[in-house]
Parts: sequence; structure tokens; C-alpha cells
Amino acid sequence: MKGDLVLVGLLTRDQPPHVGERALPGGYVHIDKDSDTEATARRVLKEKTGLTGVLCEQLATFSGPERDPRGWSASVVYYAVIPEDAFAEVAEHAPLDWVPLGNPGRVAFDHARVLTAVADRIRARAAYSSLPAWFLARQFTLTDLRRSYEVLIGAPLNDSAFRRKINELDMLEPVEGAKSKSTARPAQLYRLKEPRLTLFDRTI
Amino acid sequence: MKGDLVLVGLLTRDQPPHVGERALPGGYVHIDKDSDTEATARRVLKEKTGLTGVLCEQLATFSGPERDPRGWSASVVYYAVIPEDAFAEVAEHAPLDWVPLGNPGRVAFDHARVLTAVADRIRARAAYSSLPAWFLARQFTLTDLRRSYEVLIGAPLNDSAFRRKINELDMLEPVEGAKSKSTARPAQLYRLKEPRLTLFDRTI
DNA sequence: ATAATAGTGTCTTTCAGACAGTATGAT
DNA sequence: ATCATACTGTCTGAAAGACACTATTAT
Repeated sequence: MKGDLVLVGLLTRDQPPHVGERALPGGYVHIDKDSDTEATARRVLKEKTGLTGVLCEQLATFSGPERDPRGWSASVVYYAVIPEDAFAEVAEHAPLDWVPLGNPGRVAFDHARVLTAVADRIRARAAYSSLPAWFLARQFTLTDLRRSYEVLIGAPLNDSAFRRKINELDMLEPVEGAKSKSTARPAQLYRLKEPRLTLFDRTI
Repeated sequence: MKGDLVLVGLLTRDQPPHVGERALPGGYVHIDKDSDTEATARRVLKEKTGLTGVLCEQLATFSGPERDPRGWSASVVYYAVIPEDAFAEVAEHAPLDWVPLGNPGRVAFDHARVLTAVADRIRARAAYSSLPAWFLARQFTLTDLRRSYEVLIGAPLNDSAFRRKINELDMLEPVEGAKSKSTARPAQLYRLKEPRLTLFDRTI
């Protein structure tokens, strides 16, 4: 996330097919070392970005004869969320191009369709889960969190109602004595109680 | 669906591995005839049950070295919904065992986990989509529909609020002049406006 | 008529949005 | 003190639940 945009990291391909075009990072399953496709996704994520321990979820499996010129293929697609404070490190680690998820430009294979599916999933999940918190550093203010929800959902939220609902959801805990640095009044810092994605019964 | 239970059709395996145990119906992708894995799912569904044109959605992909004794495998899992009025025909077509989705008993492979995921998905989707309508015949009464929501969500719904919300969602159209047969007052029949799964912004 | 289910109208309660007002820091 | 942002309290309006009431059929 950057400003009010969600960014996605794409690789410029140096191997055929589609040399020179942008594509999502990917890799093959190694059945000798991957305990499942999520392990593959996390292994490739670590290789290409250095990231570990982040939110990483299966999106869906895309398949068919036309999506890769080499022939019929199936890709099990995962998305991972890079916390704001890890972004610089990741950008340094990997030669990725960061493009807006909602407007990625030309991409190889069927990755335009995949990116649309990612964007839809993120927008939908943002409204009824703790997903937006995973885009932030491990400690964040309520204003940070509200902004993240607003960016991902794509609509403004009422501040006092937001605080009320976050309170009722009981998913955060204040970090005792920790306050944000600010040009104005410092804000209480919070962190997620559960180190996993929490789903709500109602939208935020 | 039967009474207040959601049923799932399992096959008793007559080929190794796990001969004699119950398992979800499945099949291999035929890359010469399947345009993607959904086509595979629909082909296998038709072969095993005779069903076509029903709601059929990808659930997720399950993978790993332990789920099948033959070695590392990946299964792209789809679920299909059998309309109430097609059930007898399907039951006749296929030698399936119909067991409660929430309490399926012993099953082969990792299918217990798969069934849990299906049950979770259905329960979650039921609350904010037209999914429950797909468990009914193409024409149904509002009471039928409410009951379907109640069974899938697992909680009772307020009748007048339900009618209000269904009305606002504008997803049904009345079938002119069609009324249910009943021991009491006949009810107006409705059908879905859109022949696809509709997602709502809020829960029903 | 009575029973049974369908469907409507309305009262009440609950929840979300608006927004004023207070708090706490930097300058 | 003023500015800027954090946070709280309260009013209002909208939506959901409760439930009484009417409607339409079978018996």
C-alpha cells in the first residue's frame, strides 16, 4: 500500500515465454521439499522478496490450455500482504516493479485476470475481516487502521462508528505506554490479538 | 438438502487406495477435452450424477505428500449444489451415499478436511448470497427460501424482516399466476432473476 | 366456521452516521 | 495561545426484530 493505492510487485520476465513482459512472481512445486502448495508459495515468496511470517492466503487455481503458450497448465495462486514497514526492505531485495493493483498495465499470461481476482478478493475481505491490519506495521493507531480499511474498501468510513465497531470486535489490544509520534496529539498504538486473519459476522 | 440437513454424496471406493471407504467423487483432468478445471468438475459431475447446469464453484486446492498413499498430489476441489427437485433423479443415477455434510462419518484421504472447508464456505456464503436459492427448485416460495437460508446459516430468521430484505435486494421475480399447492393458503412462486450466484453487501 | 400458512403494517429497539465538544501534544 | 490530530459523547435517522393483524385457501 502506498498513499491510497494498493501496489502489486511484478517481475519483468527474462526467460521465455513473454520475455520482457511483466508477470506475477511464481515457481514450480518441489514435491521433495514443499509440504503443500502454500509451502511452495511461501518458499518462492522468501526467495523473491525475503519475506517470511506474513499473511499469505490461497486465492484460487487458474487453469486451461491458452494461459501459457507452452500448453495446458494450472496455477495455484496465493497472495501475500507486505506490511508497510517491510516494504523498503523488500523493494531493495527484489527487482520488482510496483504497479497499482487496480490498474496494473499490460501483463503476461492470464495475469490480468488473476490480478482482477486478487483485487476483488481483497476488496471483499477488507470489509469483514482484519485483513487491512496486515498491511500495517505490527503496531498501529486506530487512524492508521481506519485509513487502511478505507483504501482497501475504496470508501470513507465514519470515524466514531469505526472506533465503536473495532472496540466491539475485540480484535486489538493496546500496547501499554506506546504512542505514535505525530505533529499533533500522539495516538495510542494497538496490535492484533490474534496472529491470523479474523473474519467478522458483519461488515466494518 | 433434506429436512434441516445438508447432505453430501460420497462414493464407496472399489479401486485402491482405500477400497471400501467413502470418498468424494473425483476424476483426473483431461487436457484434451477440459478447457479448465471447472470443465473437468462439470464433466465428472455429469458422468457421476447426470447433473448439468447447476451451481458449481471452485472451493480451493488441497495438496501435499500425505493426503494420498500414492504420493504427493494436488486436488482442485469444486462443490456443486443439487436442486431439491433434481435429487431423486440424481440418487437414482448414481450409487452415492448421502451423508450429513456436518457429520459425514469416516471418509478416505483428507476428505474430512475438505468437507469441513465446504461446510464453512457454504455457511459463510449463505449469509450474504443467493446460494440458498440454488438448493431449491427453480420456482419457490418465500417461505421455502427462508427455510433454506435458515438451514444453511444454521439460525432462525425473522420472517417479515426476511421478506423486506429479499424485496430490497431485488434478486427475485414473481412467476405470474403461479402459486404453490398447500394445505393452507397458497403462496406466490418466485424465481431468481439472474442465473448465477449473487453476492450481497450485507448479510440477510 | 376453523385450521393453517401467506403476507402486511406498525411499534420498538438497536445500530450506524453526523457532529459537536473535549483532550493532548507540537509549535 | 493556536494548530493539528486523537478521542468521546450524544443526537438523529435508518434498519432490524417483534408481533399483531389481515388474507386466502383446505377441510
